Order: sequence, then C-alpha cells, then structure tokens
Amino acid sequence: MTIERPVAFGQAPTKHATACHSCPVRGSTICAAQKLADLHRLDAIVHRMEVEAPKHIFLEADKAEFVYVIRDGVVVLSKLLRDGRRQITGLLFPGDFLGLATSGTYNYSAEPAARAALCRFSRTELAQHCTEFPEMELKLLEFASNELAVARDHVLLLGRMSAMQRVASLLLMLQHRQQRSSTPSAQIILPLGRAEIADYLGLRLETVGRALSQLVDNGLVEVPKPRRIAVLDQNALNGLARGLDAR
Amino acid sequence: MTIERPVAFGQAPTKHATACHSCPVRGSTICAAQKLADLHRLDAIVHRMEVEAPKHIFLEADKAEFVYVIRDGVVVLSKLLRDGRRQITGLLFPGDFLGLATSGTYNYSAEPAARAALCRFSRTELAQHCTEFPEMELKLLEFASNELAVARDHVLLLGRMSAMQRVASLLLMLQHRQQRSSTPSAQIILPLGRAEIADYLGLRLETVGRALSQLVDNGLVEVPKPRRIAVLDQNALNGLARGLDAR
DNA sequence: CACCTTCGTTGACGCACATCAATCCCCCTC
DNA sequence: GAGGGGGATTGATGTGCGTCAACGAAGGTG
Repeated sequence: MTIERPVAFGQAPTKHATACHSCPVRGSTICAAQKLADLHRLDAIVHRMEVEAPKHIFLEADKAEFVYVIRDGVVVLSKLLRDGRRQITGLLFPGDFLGLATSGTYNYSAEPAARAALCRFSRTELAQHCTEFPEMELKLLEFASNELAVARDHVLLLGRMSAMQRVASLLLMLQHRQQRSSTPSAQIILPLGRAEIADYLGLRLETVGRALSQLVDNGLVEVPKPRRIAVLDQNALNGLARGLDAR
Repeated sequence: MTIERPVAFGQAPTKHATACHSCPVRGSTICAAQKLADLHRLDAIVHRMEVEAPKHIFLEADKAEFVYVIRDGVVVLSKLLRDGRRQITGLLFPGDFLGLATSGTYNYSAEPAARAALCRFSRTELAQHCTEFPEMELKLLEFASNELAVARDHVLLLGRMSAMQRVASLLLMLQHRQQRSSTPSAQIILPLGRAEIADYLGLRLETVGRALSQLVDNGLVEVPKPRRIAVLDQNALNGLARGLDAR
C-alpha cells in the first residue's frame, strides 16, 4: 500500500504554474501568507505534480509524510467500511489544503475526481518553514478551521436531511464553489459521477438519480448531460435545500 | 440572542482550579504548550466560569468573541434545521478546545450536557498571546486537526452505518474517552439522554432505545440505570460497531 | 403517601430509501 | 454501421427506521 507515483503529464512544463509567483491559486490558499519577496523560499520546498483519475494521492493508513495544496481539479476524501461501503468525507477544490493528520498516518484516502494538479510539501520541511514564517501557520489553522466548519455542515446534511434536501444542497454547494472559482458557467458542472455523489450524500446512486429526475420533472433543473445541470428555478432549489418542501 | 451569563457557582472558589498551575487538564490541553515559568501569563488572560444545563455557552450566529477550554464536564455542539430538527455535530470532553470560527460568528451552538467548567479566552487576547508564544498556535492547529478527524468519523457513521452500528460505536467512543480521562469505571456513563443521543447519531430516540434494548436482549450489555451501561461482551460489541453483524 | 412531571420503553403501522433487476444511452473501437 | 462497455435511468419490491401513541419508571413536591 504505497503512494503511487503520479502520471507525469508530458513531463515538460504544462500550462500550469511552474513557479509560485505565477500560481493561479496563490492568493486564495495558504501560500497567500508568504510575502512576494520570500516566495522563492516556497519554490524551494514545493514539489509540483499531477495525478490522474484511477490513481490515488494517498490511502488511509499511509504514512503521513506530505501535505498538499490543490492547484487545479477536485480531490475526493473518503473512508471505507470493512464491508466495502464507502463514505466520501470531503471534497476539495483549487486552493484547498490537504493532508492534515493527527497520528503519523492519514486516516482517510485522497484521490482526484478526474485529474488534479497538486503542490506537495514534505511535512517536516513545511513545519520548519512555519517556524520561520509563523503567518503560514496561522493560515494553516484558518484552513483547518474552515474544513471543520464544512465537515460539520456535512454532518448536519447526513444526519438530518432527506434525500432531496441532500441533492439540492450539493448542487447549491457546487454552484457556489464554481462561481467563486472564476468559472462562471450558467450550468453546474458535476465533478463526480452518480455513484460518487451517492457516496458523498450517504445515499445509493439510484436514489440520487431519482432525486435529479424529480427535479427535472418539476421543472427546477435541466440535465442536458449527466454531468451538467442547468438551474431553471433557483429560488425553488434554494427552498428545497432548506427544507421548505414541495415534495 | 445574547450570550447568557453563566450561573456563578457559589461565587467562592470551588474545588476546581483557580489557577493554571493547579489545573486538572493543563497537561492534556492547549495550555500544555505553555512553559511553567510563563504560566502566569495565561492566568492573566483566562476567565474561569461554569455553565449549567439549560443555559448555553453560545448560540449559532452569536458573535465569536471567545474561545474556551473545557476543564470539566461534557459540551454538546449542535446545529438546527429550520423545521426544528437538531443535529449534534460534536461532543467535547475535558481538555478539549471550543470556539473556532471562520467568519465573525459561530456557526453552531454549544451547551453543557449537564454542567461544565470552562476557561474562557478573549479571541483577540489569545491571538496576541499566540504571536508571543507560537507553540500555542501549533497546539491550536493540532487540536483543530484532531477535531477534524473526529468530525470525519462522525460523517462516516452518519452516512454509512446502521442504527445498531451507530449505537455500538457511540458506546465504544464513550468508553474509550472515559478510560483515558482517569474515570476508570466498569460502566459506561452516558453524559446524554436518549433524545440527545438520537440527535448525535442522526436517529430518533425510539430507535436508540430499541437498539439498546436489543443489546440487552442479546446479552451484550446491561442497563442498570438509563444512563449507565455495563458491557458484558466487549468483543461482540466491538464486532457490532465494525459491522460484523449479529443483527 | 398521592400527584405530577420528565424521561424511557414498547408496540403498531407507514414511508423513504435500499435493493434487485432490466433497459437505455452515450461514447469508443473496429 | 455494428458491436461492446461503462454509466445513468427507471421499475418493482423489500425493509429499516420514522412516526404516532400508549404505557411505565423514577424523582420531586406538597
């Protein structure tokens, strides 16, 4: 159970950042704590990489040597039950931070939804870096704190919401994430297939499909392609997520 | 919606710590980062308080002015849905840390399960303190990171476990917590009533009751009092929590 | 002790979602 | 265009838990 090497993507420099100063997410991630003048210090300890779909970034119980910043793509965090059932415990987007671990090992798996570009840091090197630049540590705390808030929202969703509420909530969350991240599309692009959505929402894929079909039947959304959702009635969708039913 | 004053508990010094050097949880909480010689600096900014059952510590949407360390008791974190359904998103025990917030307001409520003794810090004062003692900040990150791992376990529980698995898991978690916290009782003491357990597990209280009754019927536990559980077959209980059924 | 209130237990029934299974659709390859 | 495969949709049926309701046990008060 080792960390598989990422697919080196053409090996030559891609369109993605090859230095921190031209990084697309620099301003919105932990690296924002680093002053421009000291940016080369980050460059010195970062390892840029890409990982493609069936490969994982790390697995539950792997030794927690690295932390990552997501430069591009969507990353799925998941945990497995002995019987094979899976729960996706988090979704990470560009700018998000990945790899906190309390013991010496990760206690969840991370894999790209499709393809992800990552900046990898050695945990020890980053720790050293933090003693020199404490603002960085503060950023880490801020991001962890944020993740915690998101996880608690997820707990609420899983513990108390109906299938329809869960699906509506996910759509709104994705919509929200997308408009922030400078991809202002009229449609919501689903980074996950039905099975993965189900694993995120604590449902079965058939239930997810039925909820979407019902949204279509009621004229709240259109689904031109399985991974694209056009919202027709934003208010009704917002209402559904809040439980103001129209079941 | 203001923060209610805690019940001043006799006002005079109680058996609880009145100074950091004699604090029962000092070694196991964020304050462990503080060297003995500098302990008076913490004393200078801490406000010790107690809160009793129907009172809350803070409510969702309250201004996030304070953070807290739990000195004694159990604290319940919860979120509400518009229709009144509640989800308990976390349980905190002595030594745990409370009050991280990403925006300027808390996004969950906190209340003692029965009675809790807390150390309250002004967020700004603690932040200042952290710039002077960065080890403290590291501790904060460590605790946040821990909370995050616990929250993800909770997500797994809510998303993928059966009612029986959830109840068994909670019992084991409480058992584990209790043996660590120097209360080595043969029985598990439930800090919560049936309704609160249900709100934590994403179930209805009747379902929790039935699961417990079934555990009794199958000889895995005894319930001498509603809030006390004696484990008779630890292995079977462990197995249940892991899904190795005997449903 | 009688009374009340709060909390927990138990039973009967219904429903939302899971499960099992068939079919469809899109895209890829030849 | 024919064939094949992975993912999505739809239907039929089952079931675990929710819901509603009655009952019981424990503690507090006059």
